[in-house]
Amino acid sequence: MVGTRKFNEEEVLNIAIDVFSRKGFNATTMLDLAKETGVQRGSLYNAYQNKDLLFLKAFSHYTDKFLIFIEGELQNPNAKEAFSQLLKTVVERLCGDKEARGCFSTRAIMEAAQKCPDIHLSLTRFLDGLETVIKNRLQKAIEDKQFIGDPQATASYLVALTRGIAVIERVYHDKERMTEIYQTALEYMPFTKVS
Amino acid sequence: MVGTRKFNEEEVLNIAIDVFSRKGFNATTMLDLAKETGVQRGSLYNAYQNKDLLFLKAFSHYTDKFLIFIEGELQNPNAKEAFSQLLKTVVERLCGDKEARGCFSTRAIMEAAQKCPDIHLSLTRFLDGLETVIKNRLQKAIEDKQFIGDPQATASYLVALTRGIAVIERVYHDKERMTEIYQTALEYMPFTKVS
DNA sequence: AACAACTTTGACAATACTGTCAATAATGGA
DNA sequence: TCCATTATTGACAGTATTGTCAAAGTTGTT
Repeated sequence: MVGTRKFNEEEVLNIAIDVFSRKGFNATTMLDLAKETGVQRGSLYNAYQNKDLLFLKAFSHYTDKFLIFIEGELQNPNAKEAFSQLLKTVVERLCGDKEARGCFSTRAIMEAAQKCPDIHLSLTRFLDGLETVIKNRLQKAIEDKQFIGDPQATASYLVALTRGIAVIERVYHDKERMTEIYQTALEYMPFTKVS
Repeated sequence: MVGTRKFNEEEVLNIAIDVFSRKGFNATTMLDLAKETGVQRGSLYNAYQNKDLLFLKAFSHYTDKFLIFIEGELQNPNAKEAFSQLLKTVVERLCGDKEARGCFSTRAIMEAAQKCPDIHLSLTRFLDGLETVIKNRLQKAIEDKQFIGDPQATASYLVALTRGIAVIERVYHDKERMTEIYQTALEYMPFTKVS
């Protein structure tokens, strides 16, 4: 490379994710992103062409990390504990110290899924990925005789439920409520009792 | 009244609900609403002051009808069938003939909850109302010995789940997937077997 | 019929946002 | 060191959106 980029792309994308999470896709302007990242608007256009593409870059950056994170959280050999752990950290992430930060992907789905086919595809792929990670863990739980439901159906159900929790967060900002919701769901799921 | 309003408010609000559902709160402009309702932008400003207030009017119009609708759907004396019926019609409404119509309240929550305290309050009240209707039906189910879970926790869980289904709709537009999700949830819920 | 009260209408100003571009600056490689 | 290449910067034009307002229109009431 000859004229090399001055700004740190990793950093810019992380900030973009944060801004999109807080303000939502539509309400976030290129000027917002420029201000918060400290990178001139013109530079952002030069690097990413437009908001849609910048969003796509940020989103794939986010999902790559997120899916790995999810898989890590599900490592506990006890299936019920694994999912409990996962949901607990997800809730904690949603109700982090930063007041107004919501769920990046859920906001994006509600606002940007219709925007263009590329964004729609990214969002679909992400949910598919999430579902697969969950399904695989449920499959393993069945092999371990720790679960007796249908992995595919249950995975797609859990994906929906976590999206729902993200919506609830927007309204109540109440960690306890969100915790109660996922605990209720876990209680109802057909995990088998393990000594 | 002397200078009486020319447009039919009921009709305008219904169209507004439809436009907000399709485009989302932010992407809907006063011009959009003017075009689709056939009412001049100036008249809308005169009647509702601004977009936030117009939205509030439309939203309360929507929720009034929706909560009554929900209560009706839950009339079936068999609790599991009642909830099955409810979720079935909710899914059908989401996947109606109109291609791009999503869930009005869920879109609003993700986009407009932060906008102003009044909107936030309306959204909270709506979810509270929904939860109460569901909780009451579950309470009755317990009295009828058709259900053995906690009504409050289960109601708030079901509110979250339905929001989640609305999010899923945005991505997959797949009625079968949504049906499978709520059926899975119903299977897992502790309804007691009734002869 | 005349009036008061309200609505409708179209025009207007102000602002916000997007996307582009030319000039300038920076930098790795020859 | 010089050059080719890319990034940065600030300005610009174009469009979109909001909100306001005065003029005109409408209608129930007296």
